[in-house]
This record gives sequence, C-alpha cells and structure tokens, in this order.
Amino acid sequence: MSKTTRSEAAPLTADIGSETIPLKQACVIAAREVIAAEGCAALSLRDVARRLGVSHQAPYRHYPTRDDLLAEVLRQCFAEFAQALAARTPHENAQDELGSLGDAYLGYAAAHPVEYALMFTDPWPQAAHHPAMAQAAKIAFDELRSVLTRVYAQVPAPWQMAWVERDALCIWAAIHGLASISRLDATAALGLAPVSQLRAHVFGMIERSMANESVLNNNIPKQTDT
Amino acid sequence: MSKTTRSEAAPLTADIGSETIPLKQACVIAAREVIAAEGCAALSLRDVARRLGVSHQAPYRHYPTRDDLLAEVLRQCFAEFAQALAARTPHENAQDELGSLGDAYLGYAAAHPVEYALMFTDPWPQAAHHPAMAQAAKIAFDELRSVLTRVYAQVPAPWQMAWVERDALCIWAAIHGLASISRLDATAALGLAPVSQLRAHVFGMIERSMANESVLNNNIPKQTDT
DNA sequence: AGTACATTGTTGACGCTGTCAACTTTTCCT
DNA sequence: AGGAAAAGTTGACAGCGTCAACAATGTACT
Repeated sequence: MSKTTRSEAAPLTADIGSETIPLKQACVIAAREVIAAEGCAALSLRDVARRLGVSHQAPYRHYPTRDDLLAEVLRQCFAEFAQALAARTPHENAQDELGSLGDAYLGYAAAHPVEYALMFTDPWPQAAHHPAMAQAAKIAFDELRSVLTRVYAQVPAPWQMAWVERDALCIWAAIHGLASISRLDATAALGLAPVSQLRAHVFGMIERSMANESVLNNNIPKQTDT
Repeated sequence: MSKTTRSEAAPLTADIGSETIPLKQACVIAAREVIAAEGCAALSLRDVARRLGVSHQAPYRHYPTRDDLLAEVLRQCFAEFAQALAARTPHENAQDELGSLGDAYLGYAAAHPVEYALMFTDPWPQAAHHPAMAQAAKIAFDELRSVLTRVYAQVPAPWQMAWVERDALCIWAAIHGLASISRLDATAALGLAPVSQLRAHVFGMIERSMANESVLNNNIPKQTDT
C-alpha cells in the first residue's frame, strides 16, 4: 500500500541519489544519466520514470513530449558550455585569446563528449519551438563573437562587424567540423591521422588565414590610431 | 490461400513500382524511400516489409539488423557521392579545380540533403563492422586527396604527402562544418547570416590559408623546377 | 531418382516505446 | 470551507526490434 497508492502525503518529489527534489528537476538529472550511459537515441521518458520510481506518465506532466525534456537538457548543456568558454585563460593579445578560446572549445568537447555530441551532432528538437534552448546556444556563440571583436578592434566599424560575423562562422565551422569528424570514427575509415594530430592543422589554417587578412588590413581600411 | 501460403512458386521477389526485383535490392530502395520521406530515425524494417507486401520478418533474412540495411544504404550513398565529386568540372589550374570540387561537394549536399545528412550527421553504424561502407566512404574522400596532390605537385615528396593529408582534413572540416551548421537550422537561432552568404566566407578562408602557405613555399622546401 | 540440407518466408509471441483516456489525489486560490 | 487546477496513477492501444518454431523452396550429393 505504501507504493501502489501514494496516499502517504506524497510530496510531489522524487528521490535521486540521496536528495529529494522536485520531480521536474529530477527528470532532467535522470535524463542526463540515461543519455550519458546509453546515448541520446536511447532516451525514453519511461526509462526516466522507472529510475525515479514514479509512474510511466508522471514525466509527461512536466514535459509533454520527449523533445521538450530534451530541449531542457540541451539548454542546460549550452549554459555549461558557455560557462566553460567564458572561463578560458585570458590574454593581453586578442589573437592569443582566440587560441585559448579554441582550446577551451576543444577541451570541453574532449572532456564532455556526450554533451558535445548532444549539442552539435545529435538532431536538435526544432529550435523555433524551444526559444530558451536557442537563446542559451546563442549566448555560447557570442563568446566567439566577443573575442573576434577584440581581434578586430582596430578595424573601422563598417568592416569590423562584417569580419567578426564572417570569421565567427568560419572558425566555428572549422573547429566543429574537426570535432564532428573525430566523433564519427571516420578518421580510421578514411585513412586519416588520429584526431590528436589534427588539432594543430586546423588551428594553423585559421591562423594562416587571419594572418593573410591582416596583410590586407594595410590595403583596405585606414586604422583609427597607431 | 494465394496469400497466406506462398505455395504459388513464390519468386523470392517483391514488387516495387512496376518492377519485380529480388527482395534484397527492393529492401534498399524501400529503405531510401522511407528515409527520404521521414528521416533516418524513422527507418524501420517493419515499415520496409509493409511497403513491399511481405511479412515483418522477411527483410531480416537479408539484413540481420537494422544497421546492416542502413550500412548498405550508406554504401550506395557514398558511391553516388563519390561519383558526383568525380563529375566536377575540370580545370587546368589545380587551385581552380579545388574550387570546383568544393562546389561539387556543396552542390551535392544542397541537391541531396537527405543523403548528405545520412552520411555525415546521422550516426553511422559502426564502421568497423561494415567494411564495404567504410571503403565507399574512403573512395569519396580520395577525390579530395587527388586534387590536393595536384595542387602541391611542385612540392618535394617529404612535404607533399603531409600537406595533402593536412589540408584534406582542414578543408573537409571547414566545408562539412558549414554544411553541418546549415542543417542544424542553427544560423537563425545564433543570429548568423543565411547559409547562402556563408559559402564564400569559408572558401575565402581556405584560399587565404593556402595562399599564405604558398608564400612559405619559398622559405621551406627547394622547388624541383620553377 | 531420391534424400538431406541450407535458404527464404511466414506466423506468433515477448518486452520495449510513445500516446490517449479515465480516474484519484494533492495543492492552491477565493 | 469549497471548488478548480495541477500532479500522478492506472489501463489500454499500436508500432517497434527480437526470438523461436514452422512451412516451402531450391540445390547438392549419393
């Protein structure tokens, strides 16, 4: 009787570990455990319910759809990711700081492969339907914009914003592409070197590209000071 | 009796469209129809069986696992992808040919978004378990290697291969990253420009990077002929 | 010819999933 | 205090992959 009917002043909470917290939060924690253990595709609300010792329908009260729970997990992951990027080691030289941002990015991807794959390679729930998730993702991306704005601090306004947007995309594409490749296990199948050796290559491409751009700086815009 | 028991000299075939072909091939065609219509995640062997008018177990005779059928579909997609890359417009100048390879890559991704996502963003079946699929993928990737070998034709042997491998990875990472971003619908969420405008940026980064490298050519290896 | 056998397909069952509907209990607001 | 809304339970349904048992076919061997 203590389990089949929850007549014992059941507190709308669930036990997870040793804590007792609201079911809504407990669902997210359990979902991340499932994803970490068996991957995103294996996430099921029934499994979450079973782990929390509640009925198979209870989680649906808080997350009407599997995607709604997934979007909340993603929102948290993006927030943690943004925090990790913001915690990069600062540098006087903006170009060096760009490097440390890249390190922070790859460091996070390496340290949290499950979360990274969840954010960037597993299919998203429709972003338009989950604005909180999209917002959290944008905040993370703005870290890159912010560093690039420093890099191009000397560039006059009309060019600066365009260059920042352009390089933000390029750098993200290159680094995410690298992370993506490493995840696919494609390096072995395609006869590529192991990913550990590839990081320097991609960083080198970015640096050469921007170095070449800085040569053009002398041609196109007149610097404001110096 | 004509349907419940297949005593009527059953031809081990299945009807698809107006053709009558072996079930094994018919499964692949039906699978691609399912994937095109509802995405990779929606692929189920029961659905395939239903479309072909056979029992829910028949496809399992030919593909013991969902992943085995998926790997065969992927193998075909990689072969078609390699063919599309090989059909690029040729150029005298190797650098220009690299550009046309990039166009062919992005052209295929745009013309066949379902197949591209299947090959490069949906999770692969374990490559080690499906060597035919991995081999087909490698053949496609070798198109990129081949063009880069032309680009660096003048570079002495010790450097040439290393540069080819390095740039093959970098270029793939950059272009695949771009394609990946466009697929995620992330551009809107992150406040980026639409993908149509981003292609030139990534190509520009690659070109600037390689142009800068060619400057170094004068410093590092002695050319075999001018 | 005749027989053993592997291949190909069918049928039925099991547990898993998400989803819908009807119901009870708890909470909260007036 | 009372009543509505929220939270949770229970039961049913269809679709999925998987396993096991069985029938029909073609082939190879003696």
